[in-house]
Amino acid sequence: MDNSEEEMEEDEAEWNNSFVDSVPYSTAASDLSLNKTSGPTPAHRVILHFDLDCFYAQVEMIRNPALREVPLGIQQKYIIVTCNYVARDQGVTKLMSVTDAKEKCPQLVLVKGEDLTHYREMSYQLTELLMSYCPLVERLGFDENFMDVTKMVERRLAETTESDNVSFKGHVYNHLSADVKASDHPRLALGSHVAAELRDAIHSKLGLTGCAGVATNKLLAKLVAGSFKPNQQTTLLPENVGDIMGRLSGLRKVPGVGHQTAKRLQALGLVSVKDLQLFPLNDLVKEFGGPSAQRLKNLALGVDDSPVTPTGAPQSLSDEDSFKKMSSTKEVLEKIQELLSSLLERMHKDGRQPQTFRLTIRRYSATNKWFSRESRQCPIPNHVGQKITSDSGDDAVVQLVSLAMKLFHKMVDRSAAFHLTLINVCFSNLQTRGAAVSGKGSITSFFAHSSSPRKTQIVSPQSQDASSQSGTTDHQLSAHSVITQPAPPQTTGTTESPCSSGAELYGFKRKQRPVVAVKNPPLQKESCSTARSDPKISVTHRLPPNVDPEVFRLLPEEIQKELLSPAYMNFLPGLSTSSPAVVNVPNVTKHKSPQSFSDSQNIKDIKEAVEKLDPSGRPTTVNQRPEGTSAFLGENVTEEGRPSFSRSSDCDFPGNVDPQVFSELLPDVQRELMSGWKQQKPVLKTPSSRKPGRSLMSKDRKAAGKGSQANNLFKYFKPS
DNA sequence: CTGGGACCCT
DNA sequence: AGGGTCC
Repeated sequence: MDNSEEEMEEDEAEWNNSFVDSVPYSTAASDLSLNKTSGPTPAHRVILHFDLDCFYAQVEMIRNPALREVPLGIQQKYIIVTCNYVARDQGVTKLMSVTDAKEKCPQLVLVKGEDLTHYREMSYQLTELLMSYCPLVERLGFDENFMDVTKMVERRLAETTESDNVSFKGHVYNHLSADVKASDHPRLALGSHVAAELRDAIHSKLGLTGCAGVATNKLLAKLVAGSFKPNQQTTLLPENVGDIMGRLSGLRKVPGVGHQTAKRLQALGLVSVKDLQLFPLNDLVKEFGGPSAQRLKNLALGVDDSPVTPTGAPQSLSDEDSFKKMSSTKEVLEKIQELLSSLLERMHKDGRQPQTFRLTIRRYSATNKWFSRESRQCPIPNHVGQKITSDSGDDAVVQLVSLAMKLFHKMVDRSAAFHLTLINVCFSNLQTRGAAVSGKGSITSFFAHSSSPRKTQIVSPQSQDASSQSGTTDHQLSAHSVITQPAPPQTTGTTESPCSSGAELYGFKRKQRPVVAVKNPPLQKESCSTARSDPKISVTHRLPPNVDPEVFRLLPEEIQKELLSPAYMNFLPGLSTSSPAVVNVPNVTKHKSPQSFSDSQNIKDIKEAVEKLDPSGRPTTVNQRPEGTSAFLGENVTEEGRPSFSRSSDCDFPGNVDPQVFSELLPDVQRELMSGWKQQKPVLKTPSSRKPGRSLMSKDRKAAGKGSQANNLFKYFKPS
């Protein structure tokens, strides 16, 4: 239905637009004429693509400089996902199996890379760094960034006098860069300067090396970036577009053409890029439909008018693990709990409140249907969502595990054998706090922590709080003024260094509070009583109302005990009274397993609380009366001497900004927030206002209200 | 013995 | 919900 060709009307502009870049290689002169009122996409853009060298390996080498000297492989499960150049010299390649790699290079040193925390943090630091020069930064994975520096270049161009002798920095594709006259391509030449400066900044501030590509669109910038591999940059001139596309060894090399698409093309007899270039569009349309056909053809031609869309904060957070075999419900439950625990921690730091939860599995199938994943998702009950966001998520994990198991059983028959090879948990539909109920959306996530977000920012006087998404910005960075900033905290890696894992600190900082502090008296009527068919756990009838008995039964015994500990039970109306000392778990033992995630945060908190019991088994006062208790009495004071939240105060502030918290902020921070609120358009997050017309890899991310997105982003930038 | 994420389109 | 793409 929506396929109906003619929707004409408003698409007109976009249609025309998509031709701007399509005019094969229009000369600069003719392009200028389009400038008049023309749309968002300048006739000729200057696009940069940054691609870090063996990213994970670099991060590990920064964390442990000794690794620089040895062949290093980053291992996830049985795969070397990437390796340093020492290892590459010895024949190790990306995505090589550990077995093969060890064979090629017996001395290969392996570092596990399944926990992405450090990579993620460094990745966002990089994006932040780039954004401080120009807000138009789009991430592609953890180690690549596109950047539209057109405005910046135009500005420089205006300042450049004819007599200035601009030359290209780095390589120029298919040329000896000394030979090419920069004056023939002044913008690209200046772009190469910007790229060089940014690579330099990346190196000096983050200690990372990488490649850059300079071209007129994303596709070409990305392709050309790889021309000279480690730590170099290359510019592509329009006259060489045909060359670079034509030289690609196969269609698969075209970004945007994946395995499946390549196969379908091959079925049409197309194997080389040129094949596709020459293939009649009409025939292509028959196979792929209009938009896709045009897109593919354009890609083959090196034409790509897709804008650099600022990425902003992620739209979902997920965590997953794969394994050879999982076939019991108990294992599944434990794995889900493990995944959820760490995911919740991340979600909590993010500050936004997820509205949707999704569970994904991959089943083993002999007929190696490769991997098809199946998933089920559901809305997250509001009270659960709030627990994630507001202080300790505590039993949020319990309820989410319960939710997850329900979803699980929608896919996997309770009474049938199964064989899973992967489980993934995902939070999506992330809403800024306060939006949940009011549907309005606000900035409150900014409160989660921080207060010194800007620290790692570089730059000139009036930095750049990304407040100008319009792309019209540029002001910062008069030429080189920028990089002079007295080098900041972080180590550049030549030292044995601290590896500045502000990250870990970051995570734990706020975790001090006793377990159930905020838990609001669960008033839910749910069937807490529902008959107990399983006598296995005698205490079942005393379970918290929000704990699914069936799930509970499957929990590891010590976790069960923990859940029944006084700290928890005290908050269960009508349940707590009886013998307090109950289960008391004297020696829950420190960690029985050397630190699986499985007992992460909340559970850990419980353990800590339990461990505070003195040997006699008698609860200490600390344990006995978690500060949260006072909330029930209306007291409201925490150990920090700071009033605790009392939701309901929506007065002068957007969403659920707590006036108390607000009042404690530094004055300038307050001012900043206030001004941000004032500017708050109704804009925000229309979950789906997709424009049909756009052709290529359109992302169309809403550049959400000014400060909002930027604020959210801060969390992903190194706490430093 | 093919990782862990995140995105988009249908 | 599933499939595809990128890294």
